[in-house]
Amino acid sequence: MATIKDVAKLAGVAISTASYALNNSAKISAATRKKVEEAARSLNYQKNGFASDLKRTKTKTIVLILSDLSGPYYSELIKGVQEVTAANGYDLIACSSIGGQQSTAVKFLKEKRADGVVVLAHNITDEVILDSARPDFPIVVLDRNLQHDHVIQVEVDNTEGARMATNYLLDRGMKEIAYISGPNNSHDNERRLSGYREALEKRNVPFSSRLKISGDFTRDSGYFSTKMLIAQQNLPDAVFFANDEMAIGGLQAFAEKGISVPDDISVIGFDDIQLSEHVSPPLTTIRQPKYEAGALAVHLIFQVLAGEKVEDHYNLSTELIERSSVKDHSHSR
Amino acid sequence: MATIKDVAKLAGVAISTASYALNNSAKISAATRKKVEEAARSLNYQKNGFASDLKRTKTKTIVLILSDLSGPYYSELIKGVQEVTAANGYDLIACSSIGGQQSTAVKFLKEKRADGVVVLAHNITDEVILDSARPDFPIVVLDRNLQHDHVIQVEVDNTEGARMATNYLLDRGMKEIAYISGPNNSHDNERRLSGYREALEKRNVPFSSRLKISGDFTRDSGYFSTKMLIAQQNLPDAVFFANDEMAIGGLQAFAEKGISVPDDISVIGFDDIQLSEHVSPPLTTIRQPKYEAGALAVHLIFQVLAGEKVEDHYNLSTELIERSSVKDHSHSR
DNA sequence: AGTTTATGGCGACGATAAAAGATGTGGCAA
DNA sequence: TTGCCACATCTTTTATCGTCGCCATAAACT
Repeated sequence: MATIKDVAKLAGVAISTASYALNNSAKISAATRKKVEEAARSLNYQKNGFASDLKRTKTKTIVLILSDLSGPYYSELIKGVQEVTAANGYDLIACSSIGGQQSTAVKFLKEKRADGVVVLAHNITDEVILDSARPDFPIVVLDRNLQHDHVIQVEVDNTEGARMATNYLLDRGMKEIAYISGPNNSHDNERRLSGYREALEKRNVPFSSRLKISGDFTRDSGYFSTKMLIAQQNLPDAVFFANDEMAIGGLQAFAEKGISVPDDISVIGFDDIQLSEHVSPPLTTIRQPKYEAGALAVHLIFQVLAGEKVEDHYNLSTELIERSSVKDHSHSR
Repeated sequence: MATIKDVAKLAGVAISTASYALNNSAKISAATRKKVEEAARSLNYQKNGFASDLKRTKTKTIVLILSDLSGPYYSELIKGVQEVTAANGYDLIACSSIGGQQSTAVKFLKEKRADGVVVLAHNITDEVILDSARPDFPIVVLDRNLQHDHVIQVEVDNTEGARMATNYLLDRGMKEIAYISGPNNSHDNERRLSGYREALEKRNVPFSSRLKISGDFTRDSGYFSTKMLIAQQNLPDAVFFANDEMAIGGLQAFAEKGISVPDDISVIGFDDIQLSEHVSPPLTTIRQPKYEAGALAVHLIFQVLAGEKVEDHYNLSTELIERSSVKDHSHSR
């Protein structure tokens, strides 16, 4: 592979001149620049990015850490991250945190292989993040609660959303509301569950662990959890699925058993993914401002990189999207 | 940020000693190693990955180029890529090709910021790939036809799969078979379309452009294309959707209009995504060996990196998965 | 002669690794 | 027992990796 040295030699100039020419410095004459560019072209020269990064100490890259590259995730959120990153002329790369301490994600974090990081991966430990956080290395976490000088938290108000969903069902006369949860180690799930429980408590509806079934945020798990719920007999009045994917799986399980939603049972989801409005019946759900969360995360990174002060915690609020998967059983109207 | 120099100074040893100690070289005494490790810990030392990569000239990283990080893609395929990469102790990062020549993907390719690349991004031009290919830099393309000494092609036999699907419908007595296509610039789509046309031609069934509707591989586009098809009246006997996502959107559109699949119309998809067997009715489709394709791609990269010779073209075959979305109208049984 | 404009020299950046240097140990002959 | 060398073990010296950018310098203009 040709290096800048070869280019300089072929062009008959000093290395520094070649470097300037190739980096479009103003102080190189047009003639020299052309000579250098031609030499570069004829040698098929490509700069060594690592050498350049090393020298410049900047990478112009933001890393997005996901728990699993192949997994489903919030595409809206990623879009937010992607667009703001691109708008600032930075590169975005994604890496996975599969593999624990040996994962690519941990390496990127610890070795500071980017100028900023957005974390959306519950399987990255808090410790790794705290270890990596430094004044000049902004890290935004979207999936956890973490206090640290150089870690910024952007969070959707899951508790409030879950409370809203539960109250909505309660308001419509539901007595028994099941909760199909996400994975136990998920911070989002934990917050949603507590919103659900708080809402029940406030209305003096007892929480029954029979009505809490563990899923893992996948459609399949929603499907199977719902089958389990059906198998238990005594269907509740409504089911609050910790996310839409699971709710859609649940809808299918109900359909297969000939249980009508919302006539026989009401269903509410969480997230408002694209599909939710197309599903049958259209799913009532809690919308999360996912695009905004992603965009804000990166926006904050650039603020920090520009030396501006930012808050260390942002809370984005949710919104209830009323569609047709919940029936009103209340007598109040 | 502390460098290895600081660590060496604090530990009272030479820089190289510190380097050896931190890299677990056998020639460092236990006592010295401990001293160095302690110094490193107390300084919160993290090595500079770029410097290290520069010196080693290896990155132990494979890059996966996707057309859009936020877009839907073959998660099975990515799983294959991911697992084989990890099994070889390499890192995997994903980047997007949004942004054309300025995209992160192009930068990774041209600057050789990884040891190998897997391309699954129709919006990367052939030219960029050809430009970047070098003997020591294996590039595997999964989404195009490209002849070059250092580019390896792994392809699923789309034409054969589409032919199989079409024949399957023809064999069951279908006379009119609509084709809902993927985007025009997609190589996969193009191959599938030609398989469909070849099969029709062989049986002397005329191809009618009325029966070809353009989608873009998304569920929504399947949904809307199907609505268009329904609006045209004169429903065909069957619809061949260029992928399952669209077929699922189509199923929904049919369901909403009270058109029964497969009684009123038969549906066949392509891909065999996870959801396909859970949908109602379970979708008959062409299974693509996606996991295998991804795994093979990376496997080949490692073969090349190990200096072994590999073919420059691999063709993986498809399989028809018979479920319940196609009815048999043939009188032959 | 003093300023502008182009270009070259050279030392970083941070880490690695080959090769050379510094210890210390044991073996063996006198 | 002593002395000396050979050799193993550990550590330091030194040279890179490829690029960038400060500073110096020389030529060309005012």
